Amino acid sequence: MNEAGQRIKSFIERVEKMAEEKQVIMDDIKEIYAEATGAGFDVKVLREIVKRRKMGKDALSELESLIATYEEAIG
Amino acid sequence: MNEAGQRIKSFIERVEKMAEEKQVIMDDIKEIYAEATGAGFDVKVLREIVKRRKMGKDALSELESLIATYEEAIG
Amino acid sequence: MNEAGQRIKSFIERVEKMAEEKQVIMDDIKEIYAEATGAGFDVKVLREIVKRRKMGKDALSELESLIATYEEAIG
Amino acid sequence: MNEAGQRIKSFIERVEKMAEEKQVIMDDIKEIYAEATGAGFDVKVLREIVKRRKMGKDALSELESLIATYEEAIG
DNA sequence: GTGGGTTTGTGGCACC
DNA sequence: GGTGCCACAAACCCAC
Repeated sequence: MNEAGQRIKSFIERVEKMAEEKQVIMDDIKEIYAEATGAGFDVKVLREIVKRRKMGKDALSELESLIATYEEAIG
Repeated sequence: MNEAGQRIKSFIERVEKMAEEKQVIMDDIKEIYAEATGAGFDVKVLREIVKRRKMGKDALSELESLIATYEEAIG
Repeated sequence: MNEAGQRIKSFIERVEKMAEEKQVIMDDIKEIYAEATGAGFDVKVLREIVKRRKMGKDALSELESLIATYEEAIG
Repeated sequence: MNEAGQRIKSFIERVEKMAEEKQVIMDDIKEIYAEATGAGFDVKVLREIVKRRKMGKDALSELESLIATYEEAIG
């Protein structure tokens, strides 16, 4: 295999390794939510909270404000 | 904070932690592709190769699954 | 082709026809949002409004209420 | 209601109308599969067949796309 | 601004 | 009847 081929191989294998790790984490997250379900919590609500926390308070209120504006415009 | 609240908090923080790790990995992958681009390779093609290799690996379990499906259909 | 085969063929072709129509509609929706973007509106907000209207007022307030409950529990 | 409000309303109602039609089609598809089940066929297998046939059709454009990708990579 | 690809969320489905 | 799983569809994001 020539040099270029080796480099390509290297890039691909590094990506594949990362992708595997990512998959493991995704599975972990699913597992946590499964636990939460088992403990009687509502996953949909939990997801929404995580989403909102990630968005940040300012961005959230801004979005809500826009929604309110549009809804008012509609009447 | 009551007990339920603590459990909710725990679930959410665990998810958030996992999500962060995932994001790091996703960034790493992007970085690898950026390197590849810098080295003169075509990212689109590399992604396609990764995809095909994954499909190859997945094909096995897919095959198993399909066999099961058909056997079920017959039986 | 035997009778069973004909029936299977019929089922499949009916499904495929429906699937095509569905795809057309999905494309139409995308187009409408593209128009809205062109008219200077925020698609994300529009989508959120559509979603909320679909959910219905009661379900929406119930969800919000649950989210509030969880968030309060977290503190 | 001002003009902007009217336009927003129009966009949203058009989307909602499309969404309803889409839902009808999705229900129709479900119904067809329900019929097939009643006729003694295995829905899972039927879905798989539809999927494969679609893949077959898509494969053409996919192939074109891949050729383009590689040509681009070479060129 | 548009399109493609990826990721996330929802719903059906089979199994228990 | 409920629960976990899987596949489809929606949303998001980046690159062009």
